[in-house]
Amino acid sequence: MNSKTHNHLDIGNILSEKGISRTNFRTKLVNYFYSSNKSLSVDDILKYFNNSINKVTVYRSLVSFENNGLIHKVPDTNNLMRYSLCRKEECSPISHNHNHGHFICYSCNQTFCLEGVKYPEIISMKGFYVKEFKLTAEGYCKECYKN
Amino acid sequence: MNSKTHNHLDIGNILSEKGISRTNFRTKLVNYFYSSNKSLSVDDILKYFNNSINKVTVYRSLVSFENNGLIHKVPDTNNLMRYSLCRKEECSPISHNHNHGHFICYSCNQTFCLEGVKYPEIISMKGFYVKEFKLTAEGYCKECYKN
DNA sequence: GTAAAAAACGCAACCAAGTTGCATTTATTT
DNA sequence: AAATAAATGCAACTTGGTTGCGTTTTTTAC
Repeated sequence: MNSKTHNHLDIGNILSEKGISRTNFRTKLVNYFYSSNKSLSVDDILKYFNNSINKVTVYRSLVSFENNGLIHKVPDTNNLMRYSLCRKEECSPISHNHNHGHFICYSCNQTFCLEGVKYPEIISMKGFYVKEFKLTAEGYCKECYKN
Repeated sequence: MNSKTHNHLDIGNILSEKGISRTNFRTKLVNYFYSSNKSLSVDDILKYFNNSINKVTVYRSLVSFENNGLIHKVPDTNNLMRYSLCRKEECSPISHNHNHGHFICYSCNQTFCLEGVKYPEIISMKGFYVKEFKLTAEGYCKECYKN
């Protein structure tokens, strides 16, 4: 099994491994992230759970997931926050490494990480001391552009 | 006089030239944009006018300025909107051309256009059909980093 | 210059996204 | 199993922004 696929048993352990409380809801939520394999908004999550879960709980779970290196924020077109699974190589409970750009497809709404585009190579040479960085491109991905 | 500097009389005419109603407030607002020479948030504007102007008026003025090619939106990393003057060569009432990045300084709050960083050279080769492009970096500019 | 038409303004009320405090329930630790 | 720690739900709140509508100001047309 590689670093990006997890079977059912495996996912159950992720929370414990990352030091996140293994509650009913959080287990289902991490499963949702792994099964959908795209970036999720709070709204996506509330709908998925048929509003049976309180939004406060959702927000706090996302914060916890983020702080423990499980997910990271991904901007979307409407200044709304979305969250994506971290890739194992990039993130840990101690540090995130998401200073790359994102591409959001208007049609399928998926978010793609532009791994090759990192800020240091873009801006550092210009004499700015960069603390935060956000690059978002929007349009149509290969698949959707075809159709 | 070049395309980037405007004297007092000149600024007064900008609104009429662009087809924007020349009200008391809008005249002062466009002057504020030219005199401060940085990106402004709605909050900046309200404070500048000591909350003597209604926020609804501010929002509607900004929409009007944007629609008439006078200013354009500059996102910051907190999903808050800022607005910057357009450069004469780039924008018209009909079309905006702001597909370059921006750098916002935490200290002096100025916005720098990263002219050399345009989206085609960054992303086009990756097979995405890009319609919108936003790059924002925040940190400290050369001047402020020194101090 | 004045009247009619159009646009801007201010107010109040609203909306959506996200946050906070606190009491209760559920996990985790020992 | 008890003590401790963390997660949950509720209500209330905050921030950024929008809408409808009646009044005022600006622009247009004569």
